[in-house]
Amino acid sequence: MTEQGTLIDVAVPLPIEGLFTYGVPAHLTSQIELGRRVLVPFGKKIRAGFLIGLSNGLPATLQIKDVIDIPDEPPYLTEGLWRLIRWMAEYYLLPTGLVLKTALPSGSDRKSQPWALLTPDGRRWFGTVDRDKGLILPAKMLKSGAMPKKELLEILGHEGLRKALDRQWVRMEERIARPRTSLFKRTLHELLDPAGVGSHDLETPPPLTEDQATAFGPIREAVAEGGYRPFLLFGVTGSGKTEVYLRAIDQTLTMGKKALVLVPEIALTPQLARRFLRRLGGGVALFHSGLTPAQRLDEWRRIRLGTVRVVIAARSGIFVPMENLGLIVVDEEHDPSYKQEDSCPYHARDMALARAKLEGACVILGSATPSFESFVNAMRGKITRLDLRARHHGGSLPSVEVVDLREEGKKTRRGSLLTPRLLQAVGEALDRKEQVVIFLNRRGFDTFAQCRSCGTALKCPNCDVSLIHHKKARDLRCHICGYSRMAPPLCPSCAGDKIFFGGVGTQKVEEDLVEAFPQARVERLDRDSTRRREDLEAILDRFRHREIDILTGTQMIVKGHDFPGISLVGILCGDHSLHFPDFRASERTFQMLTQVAGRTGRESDSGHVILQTFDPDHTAIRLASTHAYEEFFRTDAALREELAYPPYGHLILIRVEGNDESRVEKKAHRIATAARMLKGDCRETMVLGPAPAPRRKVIGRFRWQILLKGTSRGPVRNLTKGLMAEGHLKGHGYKIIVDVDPVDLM
DNA sequence: GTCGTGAGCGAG
DNA sequence: TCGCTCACGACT
Repeated sequence: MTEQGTLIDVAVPLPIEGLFTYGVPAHLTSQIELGRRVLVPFGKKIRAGFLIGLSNGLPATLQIKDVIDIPDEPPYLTEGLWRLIRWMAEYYLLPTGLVLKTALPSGSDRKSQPWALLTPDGRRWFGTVDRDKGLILPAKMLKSGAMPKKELLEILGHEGLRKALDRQWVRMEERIARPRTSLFKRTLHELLDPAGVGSHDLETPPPLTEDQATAFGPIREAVAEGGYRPFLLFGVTGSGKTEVYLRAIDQTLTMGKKALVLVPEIALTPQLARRFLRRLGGGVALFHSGLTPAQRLDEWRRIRLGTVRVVIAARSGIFVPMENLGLIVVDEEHDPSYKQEDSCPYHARDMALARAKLEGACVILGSATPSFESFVNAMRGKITRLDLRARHHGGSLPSVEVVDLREEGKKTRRGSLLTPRLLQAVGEALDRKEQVVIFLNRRGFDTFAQCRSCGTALKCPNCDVSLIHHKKARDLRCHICGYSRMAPPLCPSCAGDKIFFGGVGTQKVEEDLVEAFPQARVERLDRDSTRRREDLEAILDRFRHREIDILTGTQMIVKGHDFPGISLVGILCGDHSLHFPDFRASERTFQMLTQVAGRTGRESDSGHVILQTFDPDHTAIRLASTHAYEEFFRTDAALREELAYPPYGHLILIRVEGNDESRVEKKAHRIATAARMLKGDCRETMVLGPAPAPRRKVIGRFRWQILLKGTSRGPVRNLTKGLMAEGHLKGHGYKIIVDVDPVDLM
């Protein structure tokens, strides 16, 4: 117990709210520094906490314990990062400790384990004839005098261990492994570039196009001036957004500041990394899921020590401990992989805006198909919009030919999605020795009901999302509000009797392609064919070197890969993703189609896209085929505004998960009831549900959810806070996730 | 997250 | 009446 020593505030990386105050013994006071890891007694255990400031003390009634150690290692957190963590906890209604745990690299959390120590009594009895029958301590115990409780328990069993403790031959003690500063110095940077790119052989920046120069102007000024300035870089596919980022980074470095670049997970390939390294040279760190925990920790420390000037990272890179940040780039800002969906949900794009504001930095959000959230922010003047309208190689946007599957489908072999028109175009491209991409958006696990004759998909009257067919119950249900109806025998729109439920997989497509073009080299790229990161790289490399003629697959094909040889892109069923029970289905589809189409015609010739669809008149399809983002936005955003969906309304999703569905369901009902009580007759908020999540069962866990919707942010947040305050959002036998601004309602 | 406590209930 | 399981809340 410290009498008058220094007191510090410590955050503990556990899903709990609040800070803890500890005393610092005199011999450790010189180690006091923001962000340092401290080993503290916490409950029965000793564990790692993080020093986040000096404490003003506590009410005298509380007993303050002393810090056990402050290991000699670089601090983890910066002040800016700690402020971001607190902002995130407040905004996303999450416990600070949980956010801290999420932010830190794995392995920074530590916890003591119980050890059994040999007592003098135990030593005395060792080896002598056991008078009390049958209790023999292992020899290892005598040698080292201690062993983990777990090991001893395995040898003695519960009974034996109890006897040993009763006779005081052993006693228990909590022991924590002393942190070892990682000496792992081989970073991915060096792996990619073993020789090291010296500043002498850096690539010279190409001259900017007129568009690029116009867009870069305001960014350069803002970076030079310093302070928070957000930009939306709205550039068509192939317009050279990366060059603008690179110039902005150069400018940031010139100002003596640092830059953070966020890219979607899938795009973090060596290809992109190499381009940055060639231009920026040393001081670049890559931070992504491909690193081992040791490498991650090492990179974290390298960044923390300030030797890194630029970090390129996926989603979780928003938490890198950089100081003196001048710029944050969020490439492909619309990409859903920026949204974390687990027990600590957050959106890295929104976090980037928050962090830039907190640290006084510029932000560039880049996309060819901005998220509605960002586009609305730009329209409201919260973000400065900059446009890149021309493709940087002078080519024009690809021509898109819409093929009506209702007509063309009749001429197609049953069970196949390769229409005669598509087969013909593929054949022609192959004859010209050009490469082809065939894209199938089959994230399909659910089946929607759609009329084969008129393309109508059955929708929920309350939520305007597609109804999902339930095979067992033989009915159609809304996975948002719980509405259900029987599957109609005839299409309600055209009275046709060809309502179908289901989809086609990439594997089947690959087989069909091989059969149709036996001389072509066909490869499939999806999650199943690329279990390992290297598989993906290998396939993409072979495609780049033209060792593959036709590449078929899912969204994996779409993102961040540049292949100059593609002259034809076939989209097998453009409207597939339209029928997800999600208000963003239309936006997603438009983005997807635009991004897929953008894979072709990146050099001088413009490329061709064949877009097959059951619903050629749908705005997402029609307007994607003419590259009319703004018109699409106006049409679709109007619908959102009417239904108070984001970005015009605010959502908080409460999801209950657990192994026992009846318990989960009951809890979800109790929460919804409590929410309706709490809401009273407040007309600004709505409580939707409870309903089973569209993916009702994931890895054996059942999921039910309640959606809170409001026309403004405050009331929805207050309702959720009210539920928390009354203790409705915790419990045993299930897990409750509160997701502020949910992206995936599935 | 993890541990200790106290209520509630079944076997003896 | 003992002892087990389960729910709950504290952890500085």
